[in-house]
Amino acid sequence: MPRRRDLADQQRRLSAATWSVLAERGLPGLTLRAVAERAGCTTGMVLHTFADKQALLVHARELLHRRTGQRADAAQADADSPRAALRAVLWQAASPTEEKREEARVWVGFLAAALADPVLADLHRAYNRRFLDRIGGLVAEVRPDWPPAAHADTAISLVAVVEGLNALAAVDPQTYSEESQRVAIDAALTRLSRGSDGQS
Amino acid sequence: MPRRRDLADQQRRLSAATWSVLAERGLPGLTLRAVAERAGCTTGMVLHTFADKQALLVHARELLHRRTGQRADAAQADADSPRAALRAVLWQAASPTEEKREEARVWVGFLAAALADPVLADLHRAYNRRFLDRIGGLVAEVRPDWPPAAHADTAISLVAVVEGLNALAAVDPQTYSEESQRVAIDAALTRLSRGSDGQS
DNA sequence: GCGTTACCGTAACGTACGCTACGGTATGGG
DNA sequence: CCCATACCGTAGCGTACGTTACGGTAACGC
Repeated sequence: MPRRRDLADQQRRLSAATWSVLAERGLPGLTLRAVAERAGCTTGMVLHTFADKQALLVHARELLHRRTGQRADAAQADADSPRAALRAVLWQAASPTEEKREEARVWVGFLAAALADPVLADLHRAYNRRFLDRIGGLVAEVRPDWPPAAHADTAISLVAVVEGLNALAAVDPQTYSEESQRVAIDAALTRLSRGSDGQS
Repeated sequence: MPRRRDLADQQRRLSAATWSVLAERGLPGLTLRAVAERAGCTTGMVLHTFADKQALLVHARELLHRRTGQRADAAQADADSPRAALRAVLWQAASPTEEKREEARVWVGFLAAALADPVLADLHRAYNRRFLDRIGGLVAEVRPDWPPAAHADTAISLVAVVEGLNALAAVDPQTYSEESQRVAIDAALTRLSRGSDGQS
């Protein structure tokens, strides 16, 4: 048996390359040739690792989700109160640093791709709903006195703020600066601090 | 002098076609051939009306801004109080109906295109900052007691919520339903109702 | 060390893109 | 009524895409 390869490692390398190209050249610049060049191999190897371009995209999308999910797990675990956990998870999901802004550009790219690709759209919905559930669960921990519907509504508000900041900061990091994002997230969280019933 | 044409009308038609294709097939499906087919003409006519594809995109982008701007003007004018005006402007900028959701898909498409095209990026920033200024001005009318920095910060929060809802509803209109968007926007506005100093 | 075989680089295929050049066509002025 | 000309449809250019087929190559069992 000759020449065995580490398939998982190749997939990881190529996903990283996909990511890098997507962040740098945008969706139209994401070609198999560009990915191969970035990964230091040829298109032949790319298509021996993934069946076609869509499979590569799907894998890269999953990688993005895993990465943000793990960061969220870590932020959540490090916090010493539900309120701090919620704040930390939202904060790490926003895009203050350049690295996160790159992730935000990739996210926007996949969002746009999902508009025309049913498979990517399904993935996006699934991952985003999981994020919603995570936030909703944390809201429930912070305000167990609220009804479940209020938890869900608040989660939607918070996720909308965070993803809105991400999308806007991806194109205009100057206006949507780190400080602005912090203020916006904190403002969205103040609603949880008061004696509200969570319904408006 | 033979055969005069209505240039402005052609530009309008082609921008509408661009828009329609972008909403339906996404950014990768936006080709000159597709636009020409949708407009009922040929690529020759398209490139006699616009110098190149980018000029077409820029015109379509301007159209999107004008359209949303006019709707915002109307919403603002119809309201009988600053608070109602702010609410109406935010609400019309969100995407509850199918027509608005199409606009949201187009907006996401242009956002993604802006990531790779400096000209479209400049347009996006300019238009978004104008929207920010509009919202900031309305916030100032609602809470003249707040410092200007609080007006700007609040505007960023509100715009982030609205555009976040737009982006998310473009792919998952079921989760980010009309009702959910209404609740989220109202929740973001409650901050303006209380005796806050606007700083957190 | 050698044959076998999985692996992947090379090259090219077909397609579709943005764009251009040219010739037919319709329409205004005389 | 007809000529002149602005207009635009047709056809095709060059390029780059995704994908494929094949042959060379390197590594493991024996």
